[in-house]
Amino acid sequence: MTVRTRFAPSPTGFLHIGGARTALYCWLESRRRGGEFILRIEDTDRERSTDEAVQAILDAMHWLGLDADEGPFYQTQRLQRYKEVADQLLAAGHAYYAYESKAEIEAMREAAMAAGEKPRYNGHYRDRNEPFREDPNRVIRFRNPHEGSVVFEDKVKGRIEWANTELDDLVIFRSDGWPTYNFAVVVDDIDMGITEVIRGDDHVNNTPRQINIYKALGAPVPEFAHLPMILDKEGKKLSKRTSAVSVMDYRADGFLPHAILNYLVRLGWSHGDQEIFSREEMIALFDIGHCNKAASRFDTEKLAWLNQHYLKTDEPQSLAAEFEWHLQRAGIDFSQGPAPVDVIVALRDRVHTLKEMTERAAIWYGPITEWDDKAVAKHLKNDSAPTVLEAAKLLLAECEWQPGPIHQVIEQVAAKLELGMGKIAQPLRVAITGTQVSPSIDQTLYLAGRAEALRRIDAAIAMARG
RNA sequence: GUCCCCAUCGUCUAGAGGCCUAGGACACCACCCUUUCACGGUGGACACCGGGGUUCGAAUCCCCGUGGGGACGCCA
Repeated sequence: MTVRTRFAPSPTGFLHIGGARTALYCWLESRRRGGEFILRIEDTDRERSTDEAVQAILDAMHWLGLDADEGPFYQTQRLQRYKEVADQLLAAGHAYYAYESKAEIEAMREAAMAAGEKPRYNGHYRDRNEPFREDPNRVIRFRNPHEGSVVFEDKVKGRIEWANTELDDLVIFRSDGWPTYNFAVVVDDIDMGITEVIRGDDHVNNTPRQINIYKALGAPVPEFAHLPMILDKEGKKLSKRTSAVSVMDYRADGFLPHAILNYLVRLGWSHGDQEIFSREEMIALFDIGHCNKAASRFDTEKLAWLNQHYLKTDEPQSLAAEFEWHLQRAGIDFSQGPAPVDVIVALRDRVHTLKEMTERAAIWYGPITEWDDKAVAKHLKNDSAPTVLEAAKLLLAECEWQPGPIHQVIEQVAAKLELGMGKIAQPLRVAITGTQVSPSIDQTLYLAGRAEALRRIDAAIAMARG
């Protein structure tokens, strides 16, 4: 049988990092086993679902490169089917109409709590055979078995057993005429032939209820794998308050999609000591059965390290499009000035993110906006600086404008003036960048372009003398 | 409150009873390299939650405790 997995987000917000990991694991598991990956939008909550959220999720999935073989399917387009299956359950006596108001349910819950019990539906209409009637409170409830227990072998958690006495008769159709999650998800997973349900472990206690519905429907029960949560740095639930949670926020912060994927694949899963995984390696090696059971914390520092790793090792050309996205976003016009690829080469092992790279790149795409006082005082306002700059200017006006020849010029100046490289490079660095930090001086000059470099050196000579 | 799950360096993790004086990676510290900042290299510090068993032998198996998380919705 072909393996079929699905990612089924509800469009009530952006794709967050935990969802991205779930999607990745579903995608990987299907890819490795030559199966199919399905995308389904669970939008039965008409109050909170939005089209913008749907689009945001689709965009993020695309940016990450997690392509679906089928879908996106929308639950809102399947209402007829849910009704059909609910009727089937009703007819078979596996479901019944109930007419309590929300207030009554609430009171029931409080009473149970007060008695030290689990807040549950008391089954008032369960055996009443109440017929269908128009009523604003009418819902359909699933008749959950009272005896025995539900046992399932979770692929990450192991064997889980749940006594049926712990379960109550859950609502499967709301009074607003829409199915509830626990029902729609089962109908969909059956109809779509899902063989592996991979999701967050906040769903474990829904699983026994869902298995009972599968059984009532006479459908084969799929395999389940519940992934532990991702916590924030403090070990708390990830929230917008404390950290970036949206995948697209990570894009804005300058992270690469495959760095995020690599980070996520190692968060809860491992393959010996290996840290770096190409897309192909992930697909070949990933195994949902070898995931960690415990929750893990999101560590931005390690993500940053991976991001830099890919910045350093990827083909610069392959990074250009994403870098240009950042330049554009920062309002930097790169139609003039150095080729973005050259900037990438100069900066890639000095930064952790493309955002940082963008900030540092600004100096080659526009005038120096800020002079570092200390840098000026130390490297421009000294005895040798004017001489050094004059000498360099002369040779730079003539040499071939490439990093190699520029480097030779610097060495010539150092030899002629009998000064150390530091005495030559630093004044030039301040002249070109206004700071004492930049890539190697030949790169820094090269990227500025000859005309602009000479202009900035002139300005620096004036400052040095003034 | 009730039910379910989890527990190795600060963090991600290796570990399937002897291979463990517990390995790797991030972060941290020191040194080397060096025209700045980085990159890189070398080295260092750092962990089996506690208590009982089982066993010749336990980080690994069992029980209890503690701690953490999840759920208990006409949300998903």
